[in-house]
Amino acid sequence: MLETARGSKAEAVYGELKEAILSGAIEPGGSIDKAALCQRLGVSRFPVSSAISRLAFEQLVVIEPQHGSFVSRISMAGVRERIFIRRALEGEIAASAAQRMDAAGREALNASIADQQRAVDRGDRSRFYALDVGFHRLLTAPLQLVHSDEILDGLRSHLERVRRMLMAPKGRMQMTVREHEGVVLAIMRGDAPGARAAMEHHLAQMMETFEVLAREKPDLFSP
Amino acid sequence: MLETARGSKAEAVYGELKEAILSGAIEPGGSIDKAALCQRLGVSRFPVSSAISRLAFEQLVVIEPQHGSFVSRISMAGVRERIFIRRALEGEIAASAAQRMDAAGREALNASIADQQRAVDRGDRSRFYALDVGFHRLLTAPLQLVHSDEILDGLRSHLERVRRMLMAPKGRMQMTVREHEGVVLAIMRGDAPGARAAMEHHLAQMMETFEVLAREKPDLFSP
DNA sequence: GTCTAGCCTCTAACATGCCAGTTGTGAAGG
DNA sequence: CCTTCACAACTGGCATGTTAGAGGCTAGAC
Repeated sequence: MLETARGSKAEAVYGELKEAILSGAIEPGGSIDKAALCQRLGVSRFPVSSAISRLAFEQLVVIEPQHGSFVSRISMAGVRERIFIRRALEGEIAASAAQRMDAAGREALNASIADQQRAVDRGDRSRFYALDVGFHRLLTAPLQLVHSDEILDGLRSHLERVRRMLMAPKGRMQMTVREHEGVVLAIMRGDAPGARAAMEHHLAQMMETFEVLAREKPDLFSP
Repeated sequence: MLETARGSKAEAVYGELKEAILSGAIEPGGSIDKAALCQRLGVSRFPVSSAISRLAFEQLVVIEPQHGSFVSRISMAGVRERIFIRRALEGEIAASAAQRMDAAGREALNASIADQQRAVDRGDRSRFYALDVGFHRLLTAPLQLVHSDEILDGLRSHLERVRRMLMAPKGRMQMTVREHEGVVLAIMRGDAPGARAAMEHHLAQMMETFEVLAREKPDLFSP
């Protein structure tokens, strides 16, 4: 049971549930009604339990045996630590990229920045979010860092919840593009320490945004 | 189904299987006989499947649908990347520790170094391995970095397999203590860049050991 | 002798039924 | 009216039966 196989029912349920959690459709602390899910998706409890188990492993869900399964609450300490990890890891990645990025990779980075600017100009939030994730992935791809991507994706799952929930202010998008641009410029001139610093600055700014917004809506977090 | 609950059968099977994989009792590429496991542990297929699913999530196992479950092969590229990630993360942790480690933490670090030296003097390998992992954990604990520990544990799972399989040469233990000592000394004098450099040196040395040993036994790895 | 096609076996995926533990509720007693 | 205890309902953990698909083996044809 339990499978990572594409197309399996367990996989489908997993995707469905994860999106529901990340989008806030099920609020933190909310319980997950297995029976309802089974009926809605027309599957047995097996794939549902399997999916929930994986989400518990990712800590997006907390299972209380013989009681229930609940969407985990957001802890600001957890958010801070995940940003800390991202800063360490993506800082190193940016530095490596500055030393080893090839011509095709550099071109892709420039193209992404241009795309991001267009999305901001059009005010297309969802497009911008996709480009944002894609930008960070453009840094790891040419370096063949597959595991780093997996780890970063796991971290982003949790941060994404905060981002969507708090709905970052509009001006933040434009700032983000500038910060990304700073990283790219440093990579272009082969400036490894500069690229690291730019990436760390970017993530520090993101954390600052989270802190501000968390202060505005303190009730959404666990102590 | 599927649980992370302590004491559950699924958890027991998970631990059993993981140890078997890390110790090399089941060699990379070897198949996992579910039926035999069920019988040996006296449980049904459910907890076994659950455990295998989790191991597949950690990439210690590869599931081929409708065919079988196999222990994943070791890729040297994967090992290099995991060391890369550890270097980025543990370097940052060492630097933070140099700035924020309290008196109790410093004392524990010194005690650990002394213990490590004793283990080396006695030639007690398993004790030394335990202290090695414990040492790295001593750095994260006072900084309240729980998620970092989880990530690092996941990385170590894969590296551990290489380490045990290739059985690091004896002199390496003494070198490791010296490298750990270098990290501690930098932390003691509050030298963040020095602590980072010492940690990066430590992990670079570890990687070098792996590379040398991998050249001696190339057949254990996937391309 | 080799290549191919079809069957046979083995595996994971899934459905379902049962069990045990936790919780909330309501009745009984103070 | 408050406290306490027992019961009932609901949850996840587990066992087991069924299904569908992948692979290997064998037999037959060339």
